[in-house]
This record gives sequence, structure tokens and C-alpha cells, in this order.
Amino acid sequence: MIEIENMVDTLKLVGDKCRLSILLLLQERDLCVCEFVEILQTSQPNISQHMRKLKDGGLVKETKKGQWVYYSLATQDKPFLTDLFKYLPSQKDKVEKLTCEDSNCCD
Amino acid sequence: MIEIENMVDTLKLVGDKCRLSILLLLQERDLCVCEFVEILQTSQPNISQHMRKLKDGGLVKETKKGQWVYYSLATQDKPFLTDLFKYLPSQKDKVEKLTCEDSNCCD
DNA sequence: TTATTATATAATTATTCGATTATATAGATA
DNA sequence: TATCTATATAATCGAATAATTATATAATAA
Repeated sequence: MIEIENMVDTLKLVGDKCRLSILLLLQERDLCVCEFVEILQTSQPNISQHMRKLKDGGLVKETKKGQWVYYSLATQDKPFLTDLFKYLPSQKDKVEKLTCEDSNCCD
Repeated sequence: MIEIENMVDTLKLVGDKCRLSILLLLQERDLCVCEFVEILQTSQPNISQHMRKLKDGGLVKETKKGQWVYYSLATQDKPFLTDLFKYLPSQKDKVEKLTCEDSNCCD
């Protein structure tokens, strides 16, 4: 059983188009900031600030690899989120279309 | 499958302590505005405005009975909400403690 | 009719929030 | 070393939001 206040905090985090998209994308594979920038068509600082909120809320964790920072899902302790994600469309195509993979970005 | 935008709209609605509490309370039984005011310890206009948002978002529907307006859940078409509510504590005790039921309120 | 009760609406205020812009940091490379 | 790249942080701005206060509406009761 989850306290209402804790649930509300998490729902506020996922109740944003950019952050919810980030979490769905991370279901496909770990991604770095520049990849989110490309897929979500927004600025690097915008992504960085959303990632900080998600990290503070315990929804993602980060791993530094050289100059890149890879983010991964940390929602194992929040099965209600996994339930929720099942109702939302796969972002597989978006991750596969990344042009980063063809260039010298993030490797 | 639900569009991300639609999901975000609904998550914004439930990502508020007062509104999420209202929805959980409505799982027990239909309630009128004055009962929410008593249970949630807030003002009547505050409840009314939250109810309007929930109604606009299609999460509740209203039934007028004399001078009272009873609200009920309208989440049959949103199973992901029913899933979510399962993780949250029952509000049965709060509804049962209503002093309204002993007085001339809401009958 | 007038008064009372339940609810809704409008106006206001304070706060929060998402995005942008500018700047800083830290690692990689020349 | 100096420079370039990826990311983070800080500052600012405007929009959205929750709550309060005041007022309106609508049904009931006296």
C-alpha cells in the first residue's frame, strides 16, 4: 500500500509529456541526454532539468560513460508505473530512428 | 492503447492530493459536495472547483437530488485508473466517520 | 414572499512549473 | 597547454494552478 502523498508526488512527475516520454523511451534501452534532445526535439538544458527531477524522484538512475551520461529506469520498486506503461504506445521506432547511432555521437 | 497526451491530461488530474482523495472516496460510495468538505477539511468552493475539473476530464459524473449534488466515479473507460487505485489505501473509515449521516445533512 | 441551504462561478492572489537563455563544469582531444 | 563536446546549473520569464474571498444561482422551508 502506498501513501497518497507519495503517489501524488510520483503522478506529478509522470504527468508531464516530456517526462512521461522519457520514461517510455527508457523502456526500450538506456539513453543519454543528447539522444533525448534529438528524439524529443527540445533543448539540452530542458532535458537535463527533467532528468534531475526524475532522478530526485527515484524514477531513473544515471551512469557516466566518458563524457556521456546514460540514464536508465529505476522503477522496479514502483510496479504501478509498470502497469501504467502497458497502456501506452511503444517508443521502439523512435529509438531505432536515432541518427546518433550512425554518427560519432554517444559511443 | 492510449495517446501520451491523453494519459498526461488524466495524470495531471489525479496528481493532486485533493482530487486523488476525492476519487478514492468515491470508490466507497457516491458523495455530495458537503461530505467532501467535511472529510477533506477544505472549503466548499475549493471542492466545487476540483469537481468541475474532474467532471471536465470525464472522471466523475453528477446527479442532482433536491438541493444536493451527488458525484460518482465515471472511470469505467479508464482501467489504468482502477489499476492504480488498487495500490492506495481504502478510504472506508473516512466515509463511515461522516457526521453528516447522523444529522440532517445530505438526505 | 422571504430566508435558508447547497452548490457554482468569478475574481484575486500566491505559488509552482516548464522552457529559455546564459554560464559553469568536467571529460576528451589536439 | 588550449579547445571542443556533453552535461549541469543558475537566472529569468511567462503560463498554469490551487486556494481564498466574494458573489451568484437554485432549490427548499418558513
